[in-house]
Amino acid sequence: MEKINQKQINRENLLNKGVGLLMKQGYHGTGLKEILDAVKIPKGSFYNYFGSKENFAAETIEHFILPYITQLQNYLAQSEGNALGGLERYIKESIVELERTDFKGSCLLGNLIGELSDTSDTCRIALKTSLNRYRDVWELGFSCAQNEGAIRTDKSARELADIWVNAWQGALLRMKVEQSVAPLTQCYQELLLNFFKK
Amino acid sequence: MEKINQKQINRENLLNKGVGLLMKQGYHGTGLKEILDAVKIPKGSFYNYFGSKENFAAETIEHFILPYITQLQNYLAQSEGNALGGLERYIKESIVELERTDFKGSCLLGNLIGELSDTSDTCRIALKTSLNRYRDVWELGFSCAQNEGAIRTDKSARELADIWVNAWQGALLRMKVEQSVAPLTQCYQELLLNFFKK
DNA sequence: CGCATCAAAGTGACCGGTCATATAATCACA
DNA sequence: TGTGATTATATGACCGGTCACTTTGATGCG
Repeated sequence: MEKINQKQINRENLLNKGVGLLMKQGYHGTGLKEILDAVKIPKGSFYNYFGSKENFAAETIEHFILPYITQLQNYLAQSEGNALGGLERYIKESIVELERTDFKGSCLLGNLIGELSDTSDTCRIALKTSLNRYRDVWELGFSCAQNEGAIRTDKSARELADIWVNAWQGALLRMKVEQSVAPLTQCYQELLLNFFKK
Repeated sequence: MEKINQKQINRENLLNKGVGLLMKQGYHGTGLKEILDAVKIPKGSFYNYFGSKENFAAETIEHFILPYITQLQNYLAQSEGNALGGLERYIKESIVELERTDFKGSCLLGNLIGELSDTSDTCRIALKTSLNRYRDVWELGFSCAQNEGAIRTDKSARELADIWVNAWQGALLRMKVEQSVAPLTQCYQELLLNFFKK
């Protein structure tokens, strides 16, 4: 029982470190040794836990998105009756955080899609399901905002969520290249506060 | 004189092969040997031409974007008096082509930004300038479309171009993950044919 | 003792990059 | 123009290091 818990802790530590390193250095740019050394776990154990680097990356991808989903849900829950306000606060907080961390990392999904989706179907599926799960939360938020009369209803909440999530990913890439939050604030203002408004 | 030409040809061949391989496999996922063998150029020559893999990638990035710029310019030139129509035809043609090639590759810029902009300033700058050059052509197109009364004028052509280029990059990522052109057609219809319209 | 789990110590392959040597181009001078 | 000296370019064998992954003996528990 103790061992099982330790194993879970080791797995969790590896996944957390993997999120950080894969996000900054990419998949092929990050060696297993770097992750292993940082968490002080022997290489043999890694293969007991995950089987392959590719599987590990896929698990890391799904592990990465969870806190973002729960945080967005929290912002929505705390904005009872004003979903749009909750979304806005979530976005603004994200922008502040991205600026604070010097535009490094940002989103593991966006960073890995370009590198892996042509060569690893395992990772592509993980990226797809993670992105869809995240989109679903936005869809819920937009749906509430529609019911509250805050945003347009001639497009489905699903459509709005897809447009938003995709455009935001593009803005994140541009942010990294420009080392500036301008693309993010532009995306926020033009889409959410303008195009999506009733 | 003959030799100088050969050197230029070798460089060009390496860059062309580099575009294809880096786009599909990423930077760290592509070894120099793979590129060198494909073009049958000895490793020593490579370092005479480019100095380092990182410099090569930066040159490849700038080499990649040139044909896209000239093609977009051509579409605009062939649509005298109807810039928006030219842009629409360019987009539709791009979508057809992306579907034809099974969503592989797509855009070297978008694919490499996530992998390299945190770790290679050289490549980040190359990505930034290439993206800006591409954006400039869109800005010109939107500016014409504004003068022709086809799209809204309450936002500058530069703003529209930035929004468009960023959103399109995001849609390309989503396309790769979903293996579908749906994100592209959605981006096209919702932004260009709706939000940007007068 | 039997058995499943684990990790230390490799495994060959491949990485980006270098360097001594071979070849070619240029120059000096008659 | 012919010829030997000098410089510039081209090359591929080779480098230390790292890669993802495997093997195998140790370990712990029922």
